Amino acid sequence: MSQPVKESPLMEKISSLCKRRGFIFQSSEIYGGIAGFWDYGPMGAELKRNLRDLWWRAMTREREDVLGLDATIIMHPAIWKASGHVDTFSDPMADCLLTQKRFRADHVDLQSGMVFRFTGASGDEGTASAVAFAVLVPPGKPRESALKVAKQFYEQRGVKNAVVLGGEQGEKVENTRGFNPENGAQLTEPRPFNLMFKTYVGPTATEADVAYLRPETAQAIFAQFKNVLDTSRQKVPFGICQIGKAFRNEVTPKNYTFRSREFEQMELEFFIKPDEAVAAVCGSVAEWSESADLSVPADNWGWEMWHRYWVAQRTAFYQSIGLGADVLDYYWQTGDDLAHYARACVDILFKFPFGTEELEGIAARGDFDLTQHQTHCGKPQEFFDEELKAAVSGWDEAKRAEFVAVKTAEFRAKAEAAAAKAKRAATAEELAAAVARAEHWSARFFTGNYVPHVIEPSAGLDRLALAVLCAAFCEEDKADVNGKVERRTVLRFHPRVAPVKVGVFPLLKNRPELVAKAREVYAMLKPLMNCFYDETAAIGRRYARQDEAGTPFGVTIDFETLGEKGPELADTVTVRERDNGAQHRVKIAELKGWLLERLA
RNA sequence: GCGGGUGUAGUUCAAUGGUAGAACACGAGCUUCCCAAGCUUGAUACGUCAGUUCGAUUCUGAUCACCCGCUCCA
Repeated sequence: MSQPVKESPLMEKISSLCKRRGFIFQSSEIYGGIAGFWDYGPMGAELKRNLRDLWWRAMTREREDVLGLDATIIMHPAIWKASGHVDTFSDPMADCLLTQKRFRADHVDLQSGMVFRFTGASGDEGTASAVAFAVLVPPGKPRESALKVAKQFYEQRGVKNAVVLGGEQGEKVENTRGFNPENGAQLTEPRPFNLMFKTYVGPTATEADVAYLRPETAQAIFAQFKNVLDTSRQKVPFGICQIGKAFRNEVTPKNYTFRSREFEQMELEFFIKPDEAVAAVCGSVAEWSESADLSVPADNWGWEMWHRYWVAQRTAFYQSIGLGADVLDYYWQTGDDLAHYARACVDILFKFPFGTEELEGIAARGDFDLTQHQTHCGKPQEFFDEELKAAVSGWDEAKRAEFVAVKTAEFRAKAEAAAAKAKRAATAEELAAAVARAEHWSARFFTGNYVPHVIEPSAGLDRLALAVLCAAFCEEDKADVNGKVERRTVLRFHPRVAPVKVGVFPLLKNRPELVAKAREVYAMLKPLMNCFYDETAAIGRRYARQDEAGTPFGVTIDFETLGEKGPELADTVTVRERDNGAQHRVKIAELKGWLLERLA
């Protein structure tokens, strides 16, 4: 899926343009910067705001079935315990001292054998090292193989033709994770690697006061699911969306703003009926096929149709802001990529200059998240479905027993699969717990209650802004009036996302009538759209400046406007299009409508 | 976190152990009837901190940041 480009001078051009034109600055630049943090300048702030507003409009304002939420960044730490972030975001990591390869310290295979500990090495030309190093040799292998690895280690550190010191006697060790299974070289001490930013709430700053900056916005939606459900008169299926900052202490922020430590997410959790409920109410669940109509949701849609629907919706959104099929790609996660709770996940990828990388993930997460919170907080996170209750009330004992049996088999299989992943068999307790869960699940189901399943389109706003910038970036060579070829840079933003919509220029600035008229037009347009007034330099230069800023239209007040070229042209202006230089004469009275039509 | 590379005006690049220069961009003025024209003029830089030195942007070290590769990445 990823196709790395060797060097990316294009990316450098884009980042220097972003700085030059006030799109993106390094955070805290005057103090030398801070890795993984970026600021948006005046143009970038407008661009981002446009993208944010367009997403919000498409996701909630234009829909009946999605509501907005604006939750805090710091939440109860138990949320991150329930979501799994506390455990999986704080992996201890260890590096191989020889190859620098990194391991999850708790995932290194257990090994036994003889450990040889070396105290250093001396070599030719007075080179030496006093760094301690150890090698594990599997049972039966000679000491020489340890010496070989150690020699390599010391020679890497500049000891020429190293003679290894110490390690005459091996020491028997069992079940250690301290050595690289591939070459026996010693690993560094495990270091905790918590990707969540930690802080303290309240004045005492003890371990009891630890809180985290959210590493994703999604959990707030799950945590407020019940409140939204209870106060909004919505029925499943419906969604809750949110835009906001999230924080991850990334090991390596890279590719400009693509992987940052502070970033903005736009997430939707769309809650749907479990397939069992759809089947009970509608008789069957719609099957997805290539020819399926995804335009209007239907009652008999199960998770798969909903998942496909959201992929189509999101694709249409990208299309609407100028990111078409030519710059997008899709990656359907399978098997091992897929998180254990996910049923399916599609990444929508954008062809960045540095490779094709994820813009948005659309996951079918089952009922994992709400179930986790239900378990941890002890409060039901269920939806009571009248239709389901009515549908199952007619079921006889045999049908119910059959349902419970199917559910039980499913829960048992899940428990076994989880155990298999940890390379062991499921215990009797685990299987009994699975059966109990299946019975409870079924019992709730027969009363019309279930924990909704969820489809999660999760997009990165900063990534989207970067993608839009990359897609818009365009250089063309053009000869000027003297025939000198000059390279012009144009940001071909879709008018919807362009930070500045229109530039207003008097043709000449030393003609007060032109300037006065231009100020008038500017004042007229300013309340309706972001405009920019410019009277300095030649008109061509002003056009070029706006091209580089991605402004789609330029309005020039000229002598025709003043009626000097005949009364029929009085009070008309020249409107110039950024992408092809085409000029139109538009009456000032019709200018607002003309522009708004093209910006919509 | 590891390995390699790079840090000089806003940008792209020079030069230099002793006063740092250009192009473009930017500001002001003049000029200019449609695509970076011209003239005058102005402001702006050695990432940071140490060390060596009479003197460091230059040499050394550390640090910070960026880029590439690993690693990581719900």
